[in-house]
Amino acid sequence: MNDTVASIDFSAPSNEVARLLIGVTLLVDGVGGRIVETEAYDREDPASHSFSGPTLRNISMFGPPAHTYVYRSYGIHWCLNFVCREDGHGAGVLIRALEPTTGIERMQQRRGMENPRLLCSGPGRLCQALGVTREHNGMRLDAPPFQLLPAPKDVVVVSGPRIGISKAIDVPWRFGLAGSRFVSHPFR
DNA sequence: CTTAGGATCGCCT
DNA sequence: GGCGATCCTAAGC
Repeated sequence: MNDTVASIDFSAPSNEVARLLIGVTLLVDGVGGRIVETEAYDREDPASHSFSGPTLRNISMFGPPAHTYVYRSYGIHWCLNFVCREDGHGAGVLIRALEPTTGIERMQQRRGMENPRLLCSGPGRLCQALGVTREHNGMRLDAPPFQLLPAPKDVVVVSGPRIGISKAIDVPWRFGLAGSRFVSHPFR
């Protein structure tokens, strides 16, 4: 398959892909919004699930780029990643927050709340809002139910340390849309 | 605004 | 048995 989806080359390093994904619109079965927050993870990265090699859980990270890696977090939530680099490398980008734009009623139903600011502001929240589960693991991003629409040209991206990890906490591989109020935590 | 605890499961030592 | 790439609620400042 082509590694380029929504004008993004997923064979690039994860920190580049993570930055380029800001502003891209992500839809799952026609429901979603603009990506406003991402985090990059790589094989040579103590904070990454791929750091210690392939397991049953992370095997999708070692598959082809421009596919998904979906994992269960804290036994409760689902989290969505986009695989990048070459097939077998073990790099990915965690999708951390969306600005809801499409199918807001559906997302409100799934989340059991109204406030648009809280629908997709966090990796677990956005998977619940978009209905992403284990069944979406390993799927390609250039075919249904996934849909990626290119970002506008004028996006301004900010970066900082990643959230909720205990290793490599000083690596600035969290990226956000400048000024967005839909990020999961403010950037300083 | 910040902090703390509980829910709950798969992988690790 | 321990510990997360989390979230929610409650309580304190």
